Amino acid sequence: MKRLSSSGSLDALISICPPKEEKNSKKKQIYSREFQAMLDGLEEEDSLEEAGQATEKKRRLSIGQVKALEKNFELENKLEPERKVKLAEELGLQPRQVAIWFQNRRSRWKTKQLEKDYAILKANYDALQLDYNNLEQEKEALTAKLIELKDKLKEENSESSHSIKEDSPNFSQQNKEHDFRDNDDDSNGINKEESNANAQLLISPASSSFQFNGSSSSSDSSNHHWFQPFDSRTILGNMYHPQLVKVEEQCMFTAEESCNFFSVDQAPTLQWYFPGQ
DNA sequence: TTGTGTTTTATTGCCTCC
DNA sequence: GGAGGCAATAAAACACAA
Repeated sequence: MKRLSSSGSLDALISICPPKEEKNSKKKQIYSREFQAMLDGLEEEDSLEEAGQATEKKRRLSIGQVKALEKNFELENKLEPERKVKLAEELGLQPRQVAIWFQNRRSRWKTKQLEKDYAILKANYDALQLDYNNLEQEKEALTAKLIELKDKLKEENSESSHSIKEDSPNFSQQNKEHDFRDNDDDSNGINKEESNANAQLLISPASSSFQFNGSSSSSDSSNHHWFQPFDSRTILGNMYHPQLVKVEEQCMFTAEESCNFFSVDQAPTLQWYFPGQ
């Protein structure tokens, strides 16, 4: 026993003796089991006589006592001296037992709390990991698409510069007009193509990450305007894919035009197409 | 019944606060 | 320096499979 407090000195003294005797009796187990049991029995009788009371074997608290202690612990997990004495009297325990119970209870509570905190941290970590993986996939897909489109633009530029040399100086304008007539009776044909081209550029096979972290794309819109149409890219991909092939074939944007197209202050959100969103 | 793992009660030593 | 808290640990009590 480390200290004898003024309030608990007696019960502390009482609780000192039995454990030490138990320890000694364990160390003395050099005889046969039966003989040892007999010796232990004699020792117990001796200590009974010495103490003049029932042996203080380690006993579990009753359900009622534990319930009352739990209730008090919920109210306040630390124990003022007056409360300790009062509680001990109410439950028929030594104040020291109450103090020990609170100490052990605090320890258990702390362990549980650590486990909870760990579970929360792990869940957050896993979510972040998933998010990161999705973004990585997204990035790879976009990079591949970008390379593909750059190559296509190069090809088309070289082809058009070839034909400009061969044909009349008005070829480009005439050709564009011809395309518009062929493509569509709709007077908004070019707008549609722009939308489609826009959608095609931004379509990605990995589509889940923005739902997961949707704010990232919109909050960064001042820096990355071209990200915004992603919100609906999956559906766009399904709906417009056949036409997009056509757009790719007929796309006559130069590199500069493409850059201008993507650097508008506010990119189209395509909400006109998804009224519910 | 017994071996083994878990929970609960209690002790010990160290530390901080007043 | 005493009182009380905490971490580490011991040991008894308990649960449970084999």
